[in-house]
This record gives sequence, C-alpha cells and structure tokens, in this order.
Amino acid sequence: MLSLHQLACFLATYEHGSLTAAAEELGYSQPSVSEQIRALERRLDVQLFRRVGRGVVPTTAGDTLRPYAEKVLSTVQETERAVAGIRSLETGTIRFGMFGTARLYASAGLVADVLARYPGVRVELIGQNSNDVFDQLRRGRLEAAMIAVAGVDSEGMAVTPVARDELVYVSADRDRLSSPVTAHRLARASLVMAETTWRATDSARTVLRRMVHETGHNPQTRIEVEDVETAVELVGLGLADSVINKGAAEQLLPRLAPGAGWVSLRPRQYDTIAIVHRANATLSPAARLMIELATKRIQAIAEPA
Amino acid sequence: MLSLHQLACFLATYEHGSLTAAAEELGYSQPSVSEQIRALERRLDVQLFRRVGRGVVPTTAGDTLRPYAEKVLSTVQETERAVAGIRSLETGTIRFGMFGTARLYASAGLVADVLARYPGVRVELIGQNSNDVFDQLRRGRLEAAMIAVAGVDSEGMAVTPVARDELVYVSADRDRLSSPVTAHRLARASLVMAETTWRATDSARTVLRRMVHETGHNPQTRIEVEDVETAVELVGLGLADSVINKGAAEQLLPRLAPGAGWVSLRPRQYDTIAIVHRANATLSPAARLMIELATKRIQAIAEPA
DNA sequence: GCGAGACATAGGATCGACCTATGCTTTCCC
DNA sequence: GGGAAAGCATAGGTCGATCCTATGTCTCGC
Repeated sequence: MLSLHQLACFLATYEHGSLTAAAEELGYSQPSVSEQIRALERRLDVQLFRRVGRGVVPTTAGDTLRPYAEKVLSTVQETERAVAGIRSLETGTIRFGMFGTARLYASAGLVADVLARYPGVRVELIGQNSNDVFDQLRRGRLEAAMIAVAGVDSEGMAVTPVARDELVYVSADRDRLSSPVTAHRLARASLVMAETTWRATDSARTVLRRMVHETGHNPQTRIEVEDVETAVELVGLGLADSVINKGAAEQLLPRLAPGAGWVSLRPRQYDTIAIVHRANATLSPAARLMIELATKRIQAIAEPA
Repeated sequence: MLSLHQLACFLATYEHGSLTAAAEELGYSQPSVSEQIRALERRLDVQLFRRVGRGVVPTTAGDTLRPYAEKVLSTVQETERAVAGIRSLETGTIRFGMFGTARLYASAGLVADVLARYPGVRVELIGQNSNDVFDQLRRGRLEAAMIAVAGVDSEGMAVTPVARDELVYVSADRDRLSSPVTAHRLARASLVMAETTWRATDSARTVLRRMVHETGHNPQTRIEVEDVETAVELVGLGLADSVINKGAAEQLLPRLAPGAGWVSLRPRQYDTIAIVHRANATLSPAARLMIELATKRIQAIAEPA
C-alpha cells in the first residue's frame, strides 16, 4: 500500500529540489527520505526525480504526481479536521432516543437547547415507536434514550430514573372526574389505550394491571390505538375514557378534546421517565450532553424521581 | 501519521459491520484489523465503533469519518491511475529540447508524430535559444535534446550524432552564387550571422573560423542578429550575405528572400546534428520515444551522419 | 585538482504490523 | 436457563519496514 508518509516526503523533496532540505524540513535523516522516495518510485514503477549532481529535479512523472499528492494530503487534513470537529461537538450528528411522554414534553425544546450550544450540529431524535427505540438501543445503533419504563431491570440495559410522571384518568364525562378514580371504577370503565403508554413502556400497563388485579378483574381495553393523540381524540368524542400521563393530558386535552378533563387515580400512580443505555457502556460526550439537557427539560416539567 | 491502511480497514469494517468480515475481505487476521481500528481511534482521539455483542456499530464519529475516508482512498486510486498513465505515455507531458536547424526542420512534424502515437500527451519542445537548452540540459530540467553541435566532447554530456547538415552561402547577388565559395571569398564577404548558427551551437562558428583562419584573416561579421529568419530577410534585402544551414536555406529563402539563392562552400562544410543528454543517465521511455522520432524526421531531410 | 555539498549505500537498532492461540462477552437455540 | 456459537480483545512472538549513523561516490566551484 502506498503510504501518506511517502507522499509527504515526495512533496517536501519536490518543493525544495533537494533530499537533504526535505529531510531537514520533515525532521528526518537524508537517507530516510531518500529511501521513502525510492520506495514510492518502486511502488508506482516510475522515476519521480532525476538525480542531478547538486540536488534532484522532478521528471515528468514527478510533475504529474505533485498535484495528486497535494490533493491526497489536503484531503487527509480535511478528514482530521472533520473528526476533530465532531470530537468537540462542533459538527456532525447527535442521535438520541426519546419516546413516550418524554418526546411529547421536551423534544422541540431539547433540540433548541442543543442548537443554542452547538450551532453546527445536526440533531436526530429517534422515537417513531417504542419497539424501534428499544431495538436500536439493543443493537447499539442508538447510544442512549430517554423513555418511560416500568422497572429498572431491562436485560443488559442501564436505567437511570430522572423523573416521575403521574398517570391520570381522562374522560369527556365530567361526572366521572368529580373524584379520584379507584381500581374498582377503573376495572369497570370502557377504556381506549394508546400504544404509547400501554404496550410500549410497560410502565402504565404494569401499573394499571396491578390496580385492576386487586379488584379481581382482568385488565381490558375497549379500544387500542397507536398514538396517544388519537386516544385523546376518542375520549373527546365520548367514545371511551383513558389513562394517560398527566403531562400529556395537560398538553393534549385543550387542543384535541376540549370538552374532556382529567382526574388522578387513587392511589396516585406514576410513570417513571428514565435514561436508558446499554449497561457497561462508556457514553460519548454527545450522549452525555443530550442526557444532561433532556434531564433538565424533563425535570422542569415533571417531578423529579 | 494517519495511514491509508487504517482508513481501508475502517471502511471495510464500516461496510460489513464486523471486524471479522472486514479482516476476511482484506485478507488479514481479525486481530490485525482490530489493532488498526484501535490505532486509528487513538490517532483521531475518538471512538469510531461501539463494540456491541455481535459485531460493531459505527458511532457518530464513524459516520462522519466514512465519506472522508472514501474520498481519501478514491483520491489515492486516482493518483495511481494518473501515474500509471504517464508511465505508458497515455497522458502527461513530454519535454524535449530542440534547437537550431533541427527545430526548423522537424518541430511541427515531430509533434504530429508523437500525437499520432499518443493522443493523450502534451508535448513541449524547448528551444527558445541555445543557452536555454544547454542550461536546462545541464541542470537536469531537460532530459535530452536534439541540437547542432561542433564536437562530441561537451563536458559531461553524451552526444550522439544523427545527421549532418551542410552549411551554404546565401546571397541576393546571383554573381556570387555562380561557383562554390572559398575561404578567401568568405573572408572578404560582408556577412550577417544569426545567433542560431553563430554563437549557439558552436558548430558553424568553428567551421567558419577554421576556414577563414586559413586565409590569414579573422572571422568578422557585418551584422549579427538573433534568429536565422531575420538574417535571411537581410540577405533578401541585399544588405549582406550569410552562411546558414542548407535545410534552412531551402525552407526560408523562397518565403523570406525570394530573390536570393545559395551555393556550397569549397570545401563543403557540415553542421553535426546530434542527440545530447547528460552522460551516464538512463533515459525515460518518453525521451527515448522523442529521440527515435526526431532522428527519423531529421534523417528524412538531412544526410545521415 | 581539491574541498564542499549532496545523494547513495551499508549496517544496525527500533518500531510497527501481522499472525496464532486464547479468553471474554454476547447471542442464539434447545 | 444453559450450552454452543460467534465475535471482539488480549498476549506473545516473528518479520519487515523505518530510521539512524557512518561512509562512499559524484558533481560543482575555486
């Protein structure tokens, strides 16, 4: 393989017209540079310099090589600069997983925070659905994420709780909101549940199942939808009630279900919002930055864990 | 110094998402590739891959590096192709020295010959003045040249005669052309001499001096000009006579001095046209090509040496 | 012709690249 | 869950490339 060192020696020699001067510039001995040039000539199977009494003179091949060698070396420098930039977060892409209420609460503001600090970066918030986030975390494609979880043991994942988010009962029927909803009432309710809080995080699901089990019933939902927005709309239409995160209720009810309201459960139930990443992984500066900013954002809205 | 090998290992690993697969593709062992990647990471002070259970996954830094690494390697390939091209004379520049009558006789046709055989090359025929050609030869900037010379010993230069070119007396006065010009008549003539044949090659000068010396006179010229064309024009105007190469006379007289003619000297005198290059130098294919073609051209016009 | 300058060569020391063998972690499958 | 398989990391050793100093050889200038 052709080496960059050889090209550097070649260029120095070309510019000085002398092996000795090139060696001095590069901080090597004259025979070393001589050897590199010869190796390059052997590698390219062409003579680059004519050895003329005092000094060396480039051949036509040398003249031809020069601009290419310069381009290669400048591209290498460009490469190093680009990577140095990413190291200091001046450029490149930061990817962060964010799913569930966390996304609902903090996504836009979080991106704004990052861009305010590092105007050059590109930000990707991954979170189309929870399977996606977990899968990418597991495969290592995603370094860290902030999601709502049930417990703290997630098969090889390190889970760091940062906030808790109350689960509330939402309904278009004001009568049902007059007092906190107990497990008994929950078991008899006609519910629409969104994947967001139901399947995905396992958090709300576990919480609800526990509550309902205590009444001797099995948890059942009347309707299941993908996103919490749809669920809220259905609640607004009076087709069912639902259990969603309090933050989501505050955000979405006025907009999507103006007639509906919410009330706490009894006893109060909480989702856990946590930072998740592979256990025994050292996080990159970008990931640490995102964790710091996302935590701040979330705790400004939800109660700390 | 960052190495191309490291970049190649990086790219193979990136594409396969696996060190083992990359090693297989590159024909190395897995630990070797692993070491190269680690060296690259250390060199750039950034982590390029996350080691995740089965295989490796590029980090943001890895994603950033990839297009740059590709560019570097493709530039290197481009470099190698360019140099390979010059080696087989498909491209690049061929420089060849050519001065005096050789230039006058053969330049355009010689360029045509080269281009017919290698349409991609660029041709430079160096020969503004003789000092230039000799200087560039001596300094090694020019590999070889075809010029008119006096002898065969030119301080470190290898001289290979290829043809001889008669020197003739040119005049606008038909009376002076009725018989060959002897040394006596030459000594008494009013001459215009061009640098081309006078100072430069030392050939015509030596020849003439020898002839004139035999008469007891010193060689003297009435007019000295830079180029042979001007000398011929002056002859055409009847201001002086001249001694130039026969080939030049045949080419230039009809065009520049329609009324003038030429006659041989007595005894006939000859310039030597020769290939000149540094002694003990191995010539490049390009130079050998030029020598071959130029020799053919010259010998088609002048008598072989 | 002789000394200075510059490239080539020779020989030895050092460093890096590569390999094989093996250990450790993760994943997959029963 | 446990064992096999896959994949990366580590260890130790060999070999070649790189680099140095010392010296030879050629060219140039006085």
